[in-house]
Amino acid sequence: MFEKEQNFIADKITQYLKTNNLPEMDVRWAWIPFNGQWGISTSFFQLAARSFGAEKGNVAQKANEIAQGVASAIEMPAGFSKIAAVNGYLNLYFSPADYSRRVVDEVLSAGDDYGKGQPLGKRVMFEFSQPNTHKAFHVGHLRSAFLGDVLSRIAEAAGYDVVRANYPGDMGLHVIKWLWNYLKYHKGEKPEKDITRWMGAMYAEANKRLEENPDLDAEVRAIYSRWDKKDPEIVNCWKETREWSLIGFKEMYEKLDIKFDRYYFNSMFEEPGKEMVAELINRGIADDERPQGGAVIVKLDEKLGLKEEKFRVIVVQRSDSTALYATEDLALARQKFLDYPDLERSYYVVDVRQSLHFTQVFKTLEIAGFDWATRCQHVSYELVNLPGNVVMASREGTVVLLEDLIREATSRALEVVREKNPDLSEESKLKVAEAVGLGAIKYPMVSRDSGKIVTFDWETALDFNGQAAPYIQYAYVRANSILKKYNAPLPESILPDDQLSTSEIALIDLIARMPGEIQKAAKELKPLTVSNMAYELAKAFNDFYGQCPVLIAEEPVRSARIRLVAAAKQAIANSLALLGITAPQAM
RNA sequence: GUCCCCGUGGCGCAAUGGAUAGCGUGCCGGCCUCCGAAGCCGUUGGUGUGGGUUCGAAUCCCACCGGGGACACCA
Repeated sequence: MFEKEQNFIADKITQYLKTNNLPEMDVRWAWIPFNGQWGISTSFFQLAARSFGAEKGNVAQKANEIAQGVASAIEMPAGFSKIAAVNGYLNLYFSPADYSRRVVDEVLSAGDDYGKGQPLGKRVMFEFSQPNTHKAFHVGHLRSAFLGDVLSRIAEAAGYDVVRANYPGDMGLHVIKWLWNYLKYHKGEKPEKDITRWMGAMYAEANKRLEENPDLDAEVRAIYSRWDKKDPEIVNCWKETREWSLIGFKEMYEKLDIKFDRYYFNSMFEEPGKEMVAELINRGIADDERPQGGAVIVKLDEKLGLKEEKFRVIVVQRSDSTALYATEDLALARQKFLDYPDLERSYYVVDVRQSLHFTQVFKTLEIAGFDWATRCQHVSYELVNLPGNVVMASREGTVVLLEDLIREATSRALEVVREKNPDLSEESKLKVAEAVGLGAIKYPMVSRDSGKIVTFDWETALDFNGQAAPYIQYAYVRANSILKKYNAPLPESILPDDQLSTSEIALIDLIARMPGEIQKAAKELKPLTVSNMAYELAKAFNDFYGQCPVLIAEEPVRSARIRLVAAAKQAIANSLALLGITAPQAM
């Protein structure tokens, strides 16, 4: 917001350094990190250290000398109130009235677009969610879904063209097992409602039967080879039952407000994958050990001439010639770039256990000479576990089903709404409960560093207080409530009193940082940056709310504060939108 | 055995290599005759260990300790 002034001062600094025979420096601005101090700063430590060359010297003292020299040598640009040298830093303090007006005006004129960056003309793809058909959808699957969704929203806001891709696992051993169980024991049955739960239960049943009687494995293998020969009964049954899962998934995505531009199916890549493997064999990249009873493999370390093991060996096709995940991933990666040749980055939002798998796949593609191979990137995240570090596994039955969590969270939220706001219509109460319940589920998944395991427990998941989505939603509702009472068009832009309170300053400061935080989140692929920002905004607003009366304030303070409330409301709404969390008008 | 990730108050988490390490929760105490108490204020308490790099380290490097994960036909 002060680019011109920043560059102006940077030029002045460069000039000063030149006339004083000091080394050049790259002026980088940062926010002054203290509460109640408002402005930007740059430090001179690096410069001071370099100015000594090989000699020793007191860097801190020198840095401060330079800062002081600069501070006294440059004149203050408009919009600032003070320039000072502090402990080796040059601090430029904003003129509060000017600055706050600038920020508030900008937010109000940009509206829903506030915080977004200019279009970059660059396209990226996020592949995420990858649910397995014929299986349950549980809380462990939520992290990829939410992470991918929020990363997509952030990248879009930062100015990228984003392709959201889903890659359902619609074929594999799990599906074959399911089909076996269905054809043998449930032929002709159809799910009435709660489709995903029914599909998951059937899968668990299949596993139980196979565990109790391992002799049945032969029947499962028979189904697999019938599938491979495209036996019409198997193929048709697969098509029909797969559709049931997909219908269930679509319902869930709709509820979670997650959209996809493109569906790639696992099953689409069996044949193309095998063709690519055949080519790899022809070109001497893959070794075909099938004649000796082995599989088709790529000895990555050997091909790269590495002495120590790093990429190891990847199996790209089974010894019985069926496709496995790696086979399909080769073809999928290629397909993405055939569909979108200008893709700058192809992200795979998949859990951390598959890190090696993806480095192997991408390396294989690189060795094969695909120039886009280095544009593929695995975005890994840690698991969602149950207390005691128990992994959620549909086979073990240690899962919390998504539909159960949603039902529980919304009914719990409904209870609270009834208690807090009995005057709302029943319909509004239900809507609020859904917004609050879903927000509460989502927030913890995107407000934690991806590298950290999330432990799911009901108590925490259903706790709506503190650093959680409902807190942010509540701040939004309060802002909205003030504006509703005000009930008139916003006042004209106004230069507020210079005596802004610290809570007003803190709030405006956070709002002003929003565009930078969004860019940072997109660059670092860190949704947590945005969820933190949303929370900080809400906190700052709640603080302001407690300290600064709005409607009963004297003019012109009243008008300035009303505009600030509107700006804060907009900023909170925009940050919630980036998280895919609904901002209710009342709650 | 090799490789990857994590270690910050009792618990759960933040912190572009930068100035005074922030929050939530829990415990205790306070605040609704001013706009919504799903809120606010106050109190308590912390960077696993040992080296190194740097003007400056929770952050980078090395070793160790503790926890989790991946390592040829699962997805």
